[in-house]
Amino acid sequence: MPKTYDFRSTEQRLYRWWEESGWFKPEIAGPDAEPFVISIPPPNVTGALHQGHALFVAIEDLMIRHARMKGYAALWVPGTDHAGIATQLQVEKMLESEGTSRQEIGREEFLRRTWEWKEKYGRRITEQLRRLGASCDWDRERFTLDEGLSRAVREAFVRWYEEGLIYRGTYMINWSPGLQTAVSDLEVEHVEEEGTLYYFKYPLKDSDEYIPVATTRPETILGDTAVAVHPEDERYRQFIGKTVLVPILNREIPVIADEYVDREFGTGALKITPGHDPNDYEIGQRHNLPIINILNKDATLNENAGPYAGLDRFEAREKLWADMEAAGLTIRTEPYQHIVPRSQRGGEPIEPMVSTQWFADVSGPAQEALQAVRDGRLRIVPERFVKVWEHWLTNIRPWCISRQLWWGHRIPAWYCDDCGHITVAREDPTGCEACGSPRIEQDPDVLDTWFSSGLWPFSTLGWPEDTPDYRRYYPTTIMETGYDILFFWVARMVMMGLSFTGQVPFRTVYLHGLVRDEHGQKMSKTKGNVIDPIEVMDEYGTDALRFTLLTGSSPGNDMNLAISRIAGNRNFANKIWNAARFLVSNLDGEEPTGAPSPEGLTLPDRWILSRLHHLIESVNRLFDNYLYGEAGRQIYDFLWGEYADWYIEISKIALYGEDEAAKSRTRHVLTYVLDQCLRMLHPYIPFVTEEIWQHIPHEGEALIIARWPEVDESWFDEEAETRMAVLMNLIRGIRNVRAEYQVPPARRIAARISAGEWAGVLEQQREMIARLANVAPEQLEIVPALEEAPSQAAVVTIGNITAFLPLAGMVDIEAERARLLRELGEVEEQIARSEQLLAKEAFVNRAPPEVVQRERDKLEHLNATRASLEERIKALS
RNA sequence: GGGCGGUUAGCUCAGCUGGUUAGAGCGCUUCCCUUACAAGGAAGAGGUCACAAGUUCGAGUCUUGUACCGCCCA
Repeated sequence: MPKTYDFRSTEQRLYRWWEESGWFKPEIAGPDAEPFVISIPPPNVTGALHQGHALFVAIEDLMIRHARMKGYAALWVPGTDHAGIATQLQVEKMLESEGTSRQEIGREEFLRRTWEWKEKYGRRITEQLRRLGASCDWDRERFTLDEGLSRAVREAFVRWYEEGLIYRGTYMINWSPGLQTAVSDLEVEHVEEEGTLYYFKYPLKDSDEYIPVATTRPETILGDTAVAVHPEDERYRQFIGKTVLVPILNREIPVIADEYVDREFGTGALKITPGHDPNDYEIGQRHNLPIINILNKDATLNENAGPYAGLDRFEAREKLWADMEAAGLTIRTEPYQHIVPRSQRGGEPIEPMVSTQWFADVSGPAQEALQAVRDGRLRIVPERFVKVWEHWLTNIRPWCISRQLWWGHRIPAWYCDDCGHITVAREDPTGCEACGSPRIEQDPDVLDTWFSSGLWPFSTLGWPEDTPDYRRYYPTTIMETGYDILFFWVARMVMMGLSFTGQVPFRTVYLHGLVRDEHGQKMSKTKGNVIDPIEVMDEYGTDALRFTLLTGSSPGNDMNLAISRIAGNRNFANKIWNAARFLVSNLDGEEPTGAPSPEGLTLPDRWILSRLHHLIESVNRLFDNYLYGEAGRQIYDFLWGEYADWYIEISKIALYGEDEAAKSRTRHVLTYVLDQCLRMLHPYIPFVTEEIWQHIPHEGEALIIARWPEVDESWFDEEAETRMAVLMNLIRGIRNVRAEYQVPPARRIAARISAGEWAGVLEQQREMIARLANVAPEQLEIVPALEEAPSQAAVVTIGNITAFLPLAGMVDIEAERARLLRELGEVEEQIARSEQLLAKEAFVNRAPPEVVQRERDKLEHLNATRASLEERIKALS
C-alpha cells in the first residue's frame, strides 16, 4: 500500500467494478428481501452539477448503501427532468448565437434541435452523479419525456380532466413577459422594493371635482374600470354611484363602494384594474366590472392603451405620467416601499394578466395529502415542516398547468374548428369527439414541468402499466429532497400519487437544507463564491466532499460549506488509509476475520471492543433517527481518537514483541475493529473504505455488499473502560509534565508510581505506560506505596495514584509547588461543586440513583487527588 | 401580518432521549521529520452556550418573553 491514499487512481475503477458486478441492482438481495426504494430527484437533463446535487446524492447514496448492507432490496431509481423553461432557454440562447430564433426555425425544427441538445449534454449530469459515487440502478434510468413517462402524463391529464379536476378557463394568471408564458403562483417571488407612490386626480364627469387616488403602477390607469371607496368613508361617500373619467383616455367608469378598500392607505380611494391586479380582479368579479387587458404578450401596451399602444410598460408609465402632469391631473409622488412580483427565474417583473389557460383544481387531492400526514401514512422529517405542509395545502389554489412553451408534454386537447368542442384523449384523435369533424387542432401549449415530475415515483416504475417493478417497488420508501421544493414537487407527488395510485408515493419525506458558502451566503456566479463540486472532487476526492456534506449538515437546516473542512476530511481518509497500512504491514501472513475470541483478551483489547460496540449501538440509534451527521462524526472520533491514537499505539507493544499468541490476538482485534468501522463508514465514504477493505483480511467479495454491523452487548465492558480511562489519564498527565518541563520527546524518563489498589492493574500495563509516556521500562517502579517520596521530582496525581517523575536537574521546587497549587485550586473548585450538589437532599432523593452514585464516585476520586496533591505540596515546602 | 429556523471558542459548525469539568475541524502557542500517517504526533491557550424569566434535584438542551439575523407564506 502506498504511503498516501490516492483517490484519483481508485474512484473510477471501483465505481465501474461495483456497477459491472450488478451491486447497484436490488435483485442481488434475493426475491424475499424487503424493498427499500428511493426515486432520485431528477436533475435538469442539461444542467451541471452543483453542491445541491452533491448534497442530495451524498444523503441518498448513504441511505441506499446502508439499506443494501442491511439486506434490503435497495433500489435507487435514477433519471433526469426535461426542465421545460430552463432547457428551452438554453437552446434559444444557442439559436440566438447562430443568429436565428425558435420562431424563425419553427416548432418542429426547434424540438429536433432541443432533442439534439439533450443527447449532447444529457449525459453530463448523470456522469457527474456517477462521479459522486451514486449507486443507482442505471438500467432503470428514466427521463421525463420518455415514451413511458409521456404515457403516464397523458393518462394523468385525461383522468383528472374526466373527473373535472382539470379544466380550461379564463382567469387571472402570472405572466412572464420575458419567457412569454404563464407561470404558476409558486414561480413568482414577492420582493419588497423601493418604488414610487403616484398621487393623481380622478376627475368627476361634468364637474370640477375630483377623487384623489394613489398607485404604484400608473400605466395600469389605462385599464381601470372603476374607482372604489369604502362605503362608510365620509370623504367620498357622496361620489358613490357617480362617474369619473379615466385620465387622458377620458373613458367613463363608475365610482363603487367596497369594504375591501383600506381607508388608511394612500388617499383612501382605490383605482380598480381587474385586468392586471389580482385583488382588483376579485373586486371586479364582485361588482361585475368589465376587464380591460392593456398588455401584449411581451408586456408592451396594446390598442386598449390608446396613444400609448406599442410602448413598453415602463416607458408608458413615464409618458403617461408626463402627459397627466401637463394636463394638471397629477398631485405628487413619494418614495414608497412596495412588493414587486418577480419571476423566480431571471427576476424580471411578473405581470398579472387575465388569460385563457389550463388549470388543475387540486383542492380534493390536497385534502387527501393533508390526511395522509395526519394519519401517519406519510411522515415528514424534520417534523416541523408538517406545519408548512398544513398551511400550504389548506390554502391551496388552482394550479395553472399550461405553459406557452414548446419543450415539454404537449397538452392532449384538440379544438374542433367546426363545433368548438374540446377533445381530450389518451391517444391522438383523428376527428372531433363530438361532431366527428377531422378539422381539429391540438392545443399548442405544453404542461408545467412539475406536472410530469409529480408522477415521478410511480411513472418511473411503469405506471400506468401494472409492471412487476411497480408491483414490487411502489410505494417507494423515502423521498429525500430539499425543503425548497416541498410545495413545487413533494406536495404534488403526494397529491398525484394518492389520486392516481391510491397510495402515498413514499412513506417518509426527508428534507435537507441549502448548501451555502463558508459565510452563509447563497452561492452564485455573480458573487463568485461558488464552490464547484467537480473541482473539489478533483482536488480532495469524492469521499472528502461527501463526508463534509454529510457530517456538516443536520436535517432540514442549511449548511455552510468550508474548503478547510473538506481538506480536513481528505486527511481523515488518509488517516484511515494509514491505519490500515499499519495493520496490513504487521499481519505477517495471517488473515484473521470475524470477531475475535473473548478468551485471553488484554485490557486494551477489551476496552477497544467495548468502545466499538458502544459506538455501533449509538450509530444504529442515530441512523434510526436520520441523524447521519452525528453518527458520522462519532465514527470519525472513535477511529481517530481511540483506535488510531490509542489502540494502534498500544498494539505496537505486542506486534513488535516476541509473543506469537499476543501478536495473533492483537492482529485479530485490530482487523475486526477496523473492519467494523469501515462497514459503518462505507455509506459515507464508499471509495476509500472499499479500497482499504480489499487490502485487509475480509470475508466476502466487496464491502458494498458486506453486512452492516449489529451491536453485541456481550462486548460491553465497563470495568475495562474505567481502567483504561485511568491509565490514559495517567499517561496524559505524564506527557503533560514532560511538555511543561520541556523534556525532549526522545528522552526516556524514570517514574516511580505509588498506585495503592491500582498497583496490580498498572503493573499489568507497565509496558503500555512505558511506551506511551516514554518512560524507561527499567526505571518504571510501580508499588502500592512508596516508602519515601523523592524530593526532586514532578508529580502527577490521578485519584489515589501518584506518579513521581524525578527529572534530575529539571525540576525547580518552587515552580513545581506553584504548578501543584494551581492544580489543587482546580480540584478544590470541583470538589466544592460536587459537595454542594451531594449536600442537597433533593438531589440525592430525586435524581436517578446511578447519577447520584456517579457523583459520589467522582467526589471520592477528587478527594483522593486532593489528598495526594496536598501531601506533595507539604513535602515540597 | 402569519409561520419557521438560527444566535455555542478568532472562523465554520456539532451537541441525539435534560445528568461528569460544553465538543470537533480550521486557525493560534510550544515541541517533535519517533520504523502507519508531517494530509502526521504530543502538550496547550481560547466559551458568563444572544438576553431575561420560568419548570426541574439539575437547563446549551424543555417552556414563555425580548433582541438581532435568515427563510417561507400572504
